[in-house]
Amino acid sequence: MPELPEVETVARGLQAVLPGRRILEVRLGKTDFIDDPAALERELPGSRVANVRRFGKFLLLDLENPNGMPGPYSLQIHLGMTGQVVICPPEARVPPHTHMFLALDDGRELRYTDIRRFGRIRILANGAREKILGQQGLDPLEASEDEFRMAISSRRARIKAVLLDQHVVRGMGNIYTDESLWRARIHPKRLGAKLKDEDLHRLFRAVQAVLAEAIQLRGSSVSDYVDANGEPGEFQLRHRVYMREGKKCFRCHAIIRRVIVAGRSSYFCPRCQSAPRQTIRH
DNA sequence: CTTACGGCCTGGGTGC
DNA sequence: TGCACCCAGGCCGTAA
Repeated sequence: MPELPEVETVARGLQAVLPGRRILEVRLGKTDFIDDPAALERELPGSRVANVRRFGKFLLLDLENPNGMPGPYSLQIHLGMTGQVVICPPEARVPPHTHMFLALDDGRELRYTDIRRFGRIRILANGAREKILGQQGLDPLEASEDEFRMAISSRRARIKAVLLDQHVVRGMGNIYTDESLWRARIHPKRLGAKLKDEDLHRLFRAVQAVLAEAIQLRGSSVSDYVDANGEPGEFQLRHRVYMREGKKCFRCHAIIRRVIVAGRSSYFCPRCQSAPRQTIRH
């Protein structure tokens, strides 16, 4: 499932080939996950890709079109659970559930494939773009430790929910929250506001280390994730807790458990990550 | 303001 | 072999 490291990997792959390319033609399949399909068909043909970047879990293609929309604008792609963006020759086999084709001026094609259509695509015009992006929380790889501590410690929700909230920290999903909490030895049900300074210090370091290592290994491929070249990542081989219920903790050999926190399966070591004493109110 | 939760969507796995 | 069922989870809308 695409989280920060996976989106970063896709963005780097696209950045290597897309800048300078012009979009010639747009073809769409199902459009129920596209905010304004007509806007894509209107604004994309003739536009040139200036830059590709990641913002949280968003993939942003910054575009220019002297004859179309004035000023810079972006194509925003959120991969959801099963979204894939791949550059390929037009004669390549079209996988099922491929719903957007962008014909490029080098003869290749950008394709968006999304089995579950949890992804989202829209055009962000200049004004709206800064507003939308401004609503996102801090980037865990760019934030200072002080910024991170302040963002977390002002939240009374459980730390798992806090890390998953894109308005607090942008880019973390279920895999990397569990992996980070395990590394920092923090139970997912502890409350953000109740974490001690030393907890927050370990958590900050753990988040940065986990994300950096995952980017180095080009992300985690557990279901459908592939990069812009269609290649899977390898960080799933380094998962310490995610999807390891009933297996032994790599640190202390206790049995990894799974609980539902924030509506999500949460894997943790009951010995390394001790449960909070306080009762969760309902 | 904050936090919690249901529903969206498809394929893979399970149990009978 | 087939089929009903459940689960995965990012995010949005709604409710408290």
